[in-house]
Amino acid sequence: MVAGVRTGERRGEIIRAALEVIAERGYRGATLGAVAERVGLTQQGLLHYFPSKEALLVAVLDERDRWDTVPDSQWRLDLLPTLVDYNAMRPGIIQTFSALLGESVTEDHPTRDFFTRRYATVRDSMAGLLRVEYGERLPSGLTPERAAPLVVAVMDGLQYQWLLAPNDVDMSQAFRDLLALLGVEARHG
Amino acid sequence: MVAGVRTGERRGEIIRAALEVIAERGYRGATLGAVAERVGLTQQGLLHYFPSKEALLVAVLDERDRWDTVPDSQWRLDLLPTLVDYNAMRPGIIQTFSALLGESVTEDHPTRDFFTRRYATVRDSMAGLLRVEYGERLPSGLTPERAAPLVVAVMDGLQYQWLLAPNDVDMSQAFRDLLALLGVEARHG
DNA sequence: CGGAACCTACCGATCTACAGGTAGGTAGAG
DNA sequence: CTCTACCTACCTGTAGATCGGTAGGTTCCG
Repeated sequence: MVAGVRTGERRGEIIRAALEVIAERGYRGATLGAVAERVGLTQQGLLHYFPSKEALLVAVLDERDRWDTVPDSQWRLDLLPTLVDYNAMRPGIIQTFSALLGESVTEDHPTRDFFTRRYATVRDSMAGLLRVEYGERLPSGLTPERAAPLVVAVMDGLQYQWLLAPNDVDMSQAFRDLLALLGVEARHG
Repeated sequence: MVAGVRTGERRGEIIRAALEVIAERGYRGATLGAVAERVGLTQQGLLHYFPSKEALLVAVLDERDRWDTVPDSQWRLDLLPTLVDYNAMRPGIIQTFSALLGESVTEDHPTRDFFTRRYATVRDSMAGLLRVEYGERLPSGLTPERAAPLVVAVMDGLQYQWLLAPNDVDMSQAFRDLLALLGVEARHG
């Protein structure tokens, strides 16, 4: 099955195109035709690779999961601002997931479970990260469990403000401000 | 024009219904038929009151604007946690605007301008509020301008986490934690 | 080597559904 | 008689999905 390689590449292209289209239109607003066009296929051709729109979405989410599932052991607190800066250079990615997050709170949305699980684990690893570094109390006095949702909330909330007004909002600075408030100083390298 | 009164009431009902439907499906996912059904009309009956779907959306946003545009002079910092608590009791409203916010970052979305303006003014009044109370430096050392986006971000970010997992996230506590970090103590009544 | 059997990668035509919007009407209040 | 408040009927567009191809391999057998 030599064709398998090519198939994989093609699927990859399609997933990347889908990411773009979802960034521009959200999931509900994205059409298979638009995704197909971007990779030079017809809608039906695309459905050869993914049997349904939802299957394509799942593939997109899986890809993301693989991408940013870094083993906890490799994470370090002082890398967080770097992550924010890194994201700021890829508005497409942020926009895709901000759009999907917004949609995910609506009924029966296929991404709802994904985000619910995702946030649960993200809060957990964040709390774990903080605990490893500081123990039961951060310098600010908060427990890791109570700081974690704040850190996550700030990242998400800033993204929306930044997407709407990139020139008015300095994500990077604001995020480092929060870390400073928590007493979690980023020793920048 | 006595009928004007009834018309106004009807419009109000429709707007409330639209708010619900948007909460459940987002704007793109919401259909005029679903809104109409909720108030016992046909889709065309609804179009008698609002000439288009977008006109209805605008009405929803206007309503919201009127609702929570409180003169700055009446705002007080220690009311913020109350606002958060109050919102927590009305998941529908939060969900409507979280869904719309998510969609608003997509291309050509009719709510984009609304949210862009809204965040600009919200950040401004927040900064103003903090300045009135604390001057150029909050107890934590941050300037009002740098604290404002953080406060706003936390409110929004928490809402998403809370909508996805109401039992795992204590919006109210987390928000007060942030205020405490800023050195903005809420003197609760 | 020749060829039947089968697979991959598509495309065209078409079905179904539903959504937004229009046109034109009717019923009741004043 | 007119205005408001609707409704029925309908048009148009679009989106996801299915069906049935076709063109180009690959496999395996005799």
